[in-house]
Amino acid sequence: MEAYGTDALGLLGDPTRRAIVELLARRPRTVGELARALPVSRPAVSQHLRVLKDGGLVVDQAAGTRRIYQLNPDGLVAMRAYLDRLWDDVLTSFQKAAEAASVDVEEEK
Amino acid sequence: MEAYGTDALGLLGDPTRRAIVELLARRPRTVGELARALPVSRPAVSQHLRVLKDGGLVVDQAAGTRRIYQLNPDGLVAMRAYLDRLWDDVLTSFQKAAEAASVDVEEEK
DNA sequence: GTTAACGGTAAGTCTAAACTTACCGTTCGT
DNA sequence: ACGAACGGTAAGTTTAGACTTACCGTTAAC
Repeated sequence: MEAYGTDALGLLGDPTRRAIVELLARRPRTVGELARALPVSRPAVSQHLRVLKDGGLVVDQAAGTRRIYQLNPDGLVAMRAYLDRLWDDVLTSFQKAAEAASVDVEEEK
Repeated sequence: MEAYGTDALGLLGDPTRRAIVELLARRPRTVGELARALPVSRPAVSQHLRVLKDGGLVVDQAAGTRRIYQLNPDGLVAMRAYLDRLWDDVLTSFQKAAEAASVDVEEEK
């Protein structure tokens, strides 16, 4: 099992995928709509959507001959959780550094 | 000028870079320390560090013949801001969808 | 039942970038 | 002053993956 938020973060590495996510954040769209809004072909969009879906960042539903994609809030939550974790580590790291520095000052006296 | 948080997010697309960031989150380290903790060569680490530095995610300082790298909190803040923005869009998107749905219900009567 | 719109998938190409080895400059210790 | 440790950079290789075209199945409209 791979940590969820970490590779979801990796999904946003590609600019086109970021653009898709940003478009879907504003409102759900069909594959064709996305393709028309982007400088790449429709199959390219389909492939990105599959990756995003596998990563848990989007969900889709059939609507006649079309397929409506929208962001999966859980995916965003997972990414934020990952960043929060990093943030926590950084804070405690800084705190330890500060404590060590003050110890040094004490010893200097 | 390119949006700050967005391409910082792109930097975490690479697994090795994510590992470096996670190691630096816990405590500052030298290049050699990072390389020893990772399955890639030291030059590879150097190259990743340059990318991370250009992206504003890490800062470094000379210490004798070594070079100490640590996370730049501003970088994390920027990434979180980006995610918060997406989150905001998703929320308003859902809200609009809910409103539209309730309007539909009204019209059904 | 036929046609058109929509979208997923397969196959192949091509480029970006992650990695290696080799080399060089700098700083410290002795 | 000399050697060793540390780390940045250049050059070259190789792989991942983003993209295209071509094709096929499905649904809906008429």
